[in-house]
Amino acid sequence: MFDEPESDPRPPGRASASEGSSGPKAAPARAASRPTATQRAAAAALSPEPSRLDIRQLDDRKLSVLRAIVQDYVGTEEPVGSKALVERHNLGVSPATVRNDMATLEEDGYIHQPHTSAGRIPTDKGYRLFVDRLAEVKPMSAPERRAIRHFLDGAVDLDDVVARTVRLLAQLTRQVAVVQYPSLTRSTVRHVELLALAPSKIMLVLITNTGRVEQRIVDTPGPVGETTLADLRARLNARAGGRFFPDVPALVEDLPSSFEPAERPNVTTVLSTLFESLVEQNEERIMLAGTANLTRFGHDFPLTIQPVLEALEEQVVLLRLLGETADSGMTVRIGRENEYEGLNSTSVVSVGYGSGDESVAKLGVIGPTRMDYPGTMGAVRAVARYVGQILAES
Amino acid sequence: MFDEPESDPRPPGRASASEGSSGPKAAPARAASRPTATQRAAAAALSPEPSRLDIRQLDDRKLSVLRAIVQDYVGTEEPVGSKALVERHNLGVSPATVRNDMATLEEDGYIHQPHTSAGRIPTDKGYRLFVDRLAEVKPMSAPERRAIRHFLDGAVDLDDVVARTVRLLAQLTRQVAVVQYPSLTRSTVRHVELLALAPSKIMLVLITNTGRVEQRIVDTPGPVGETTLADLRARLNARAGGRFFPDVPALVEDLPSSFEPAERPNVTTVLSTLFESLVEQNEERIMLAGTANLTRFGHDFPLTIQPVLEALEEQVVLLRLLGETADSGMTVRIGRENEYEGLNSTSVVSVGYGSGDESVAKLGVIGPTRMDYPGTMGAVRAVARYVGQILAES
DNA sequence: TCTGGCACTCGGATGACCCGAGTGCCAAAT
DNA sequence: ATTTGGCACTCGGGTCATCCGAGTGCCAGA
Repeated sequence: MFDEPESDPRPPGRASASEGSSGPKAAPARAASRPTATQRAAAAALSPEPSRLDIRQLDDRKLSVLRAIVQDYVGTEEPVGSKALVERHNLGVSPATVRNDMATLEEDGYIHQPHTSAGRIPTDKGYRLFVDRLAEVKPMSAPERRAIRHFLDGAVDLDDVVARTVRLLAQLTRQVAVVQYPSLTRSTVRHVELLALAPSKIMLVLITNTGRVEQRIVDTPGPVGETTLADLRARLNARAGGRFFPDVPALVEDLPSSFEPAERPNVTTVLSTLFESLVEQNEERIMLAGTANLTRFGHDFPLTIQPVLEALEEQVVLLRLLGETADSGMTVRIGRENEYEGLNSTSVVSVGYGSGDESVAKLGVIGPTRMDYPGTMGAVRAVARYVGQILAES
Repeated sequence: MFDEPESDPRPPGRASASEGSSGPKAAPARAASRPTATQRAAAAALSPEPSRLDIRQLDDRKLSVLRAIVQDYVGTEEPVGSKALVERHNLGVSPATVRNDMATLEEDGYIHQPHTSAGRIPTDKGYRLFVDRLAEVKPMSAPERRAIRHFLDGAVDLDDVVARTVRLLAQLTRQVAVVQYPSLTRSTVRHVELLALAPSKIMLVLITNTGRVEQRIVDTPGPVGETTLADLRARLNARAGGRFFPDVPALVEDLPSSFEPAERPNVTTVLSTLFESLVEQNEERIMLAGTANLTRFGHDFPLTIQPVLEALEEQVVLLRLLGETADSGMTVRIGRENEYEGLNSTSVVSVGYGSGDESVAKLGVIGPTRMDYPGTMGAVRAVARYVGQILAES
């Protein structure tokens, strides 16, 4: 599958990852209110500014060569040489010229030669440049969009939505997909319920506006009367209902004092359990799919895949991974740009999604650095949008 | 490729290895294969009915040789030859003798030679014999038991229990672990709760005696009054409380008729959602860990691992897998004995666990056929017991 | 029934060899 | 100054021949 011919000799200096304006580094601060169709591959601000000096200005053709190398390599999974390049993409120059360009690109660290007499492979830095300036997010085709919609529309449940989303994303990108449940921290309280399971055992149920349900068991120091429970429930809902979860502690802090002294320890215990549930570590939930796609990773297989599988087993790692996603716009982290060492040979494409303009959680995919960035980004973006819509509808 | 002495597509044999009751060498004649209450649908699987004739009586030494082969192969992962065998295990005979025995074993299909001049490797059938008659479940050491207990004791939650269990099991066996949540079908109702989320949107929460909590959203045909809700809640709990879930439908069937005609459709809807939750497909939940251990599978790596990863992604497959576990006693399915084709090169060791003597769910591990059966079985059994205890305590 | 001896097999490791894709560089052409 | 054709060079990977030894099967003798 090769994409459109892309005869696209863009004038120097123009950023191309999107309709972005000024330069390769887009303005970082962005009014969060308009996350319209203009999401972009946000350049991860990893590249240290100082090194900018040693980057000589690459002319158009060199960039085209890099783009061609990336495209070919992603397609064939094999180092690409000058001759093949000239043939497959009709750059109007001779192989020798391309070789010169390649030499420059290699000097600047965008590509790399596995063996002296082999073709070139993009480096992380090369992919970075490709993503930032040479590629456009590839929009989903109409049938694809229809399929997405169709697939997601059947969901009955938040669990179901998340499950479907993650599977869909894995299938669409043929990579490992990760979807985070809507974070409590960014949701509002729809309802708080307290159930007496036993005299001094209470179940605390939190329901969010995004449809998420969390429950905790609370062992209270003493037995809790039915009236106390009803009372507490009523007051909790009165004060916290409709509010954002992070605001809840402040809003209900003084509740214990309004109860009989005998009941206060119980109330306090319930509340502190409630607060605990809001701590990031406890509140985040993640779903994963597509691990089988790891087998398509490459030839040097076992070595690469092992740390990745390990990473995927660690919720914490995944959470941190998604946590690094920019609040608006798509984030692409390539190879070594990933904090977690085990993922140093993978790239992560992630984006926030939400019912309105606020993002309530993140989702993304993890694949080999050698991935189809435009396609992956397109899929991730599209899925995120649809999930947002679904969430908004319910 | 015309090896495969296995002329024997016998129905995949399930066999449960019961405790140590049978010594290394046991009476060949085992009572009927009727799944009697006493565990032991077992070794019946050994006898492919018609071909029973060609199984000559294996004397003790041949069995010892087979055992030695299995042990060595599991240890070294390399075909084992006659000389090495004699050296490492002090069978008091010469290599030549062992070779003769090996020839017999191979004829009978217990072992197999990858190449003419290579050592022997156990076949599925060989492992089967080993598990059924040559191995004893290896009990956990005292420190191991302490570690298990310690690790599981910290759990606060059913989710937590399951999560810890699955991780523990994966770590202990260094394989992929699967733990099923206590099945609703085998639990009793501790509490049923109904929450009004909106006028005609109700959340149904089921809490079991095993600490499991399930919730469903119910969209009722019309708005439901608070009194109706309270009423329904009270009656549901009165009738169903303490009863086994499967009995619930019959117990509450007539409830709608006791409500105002206007409310009946709502009540019916709630009840049918309740019933739906009890259907196997919906009610079963599974947790997985240790996929990274798949990388230790073998050399012919990618090919073997891919279908396994695919299987692990399919809840349905896993459920069916665990579903095949005998109700009491440990089940070991070796290689081709597994229904699911993708797991044809793996073995599954599974067992039921429960708070009392009844098993409420299953757990197990999935690993290469070449696994340490006694150790794995020991770990699985031990973990299952402790989880049972933990469940009983809470 | 076991054992020692012996011829035989073959997988896998080693090394020589060649091929060709791909490079870097240079001098000529534009 | 840039591009191009030419050319010598590199080196990974495939092929082939060779060798080694672990392991076997078989047989005759204990």
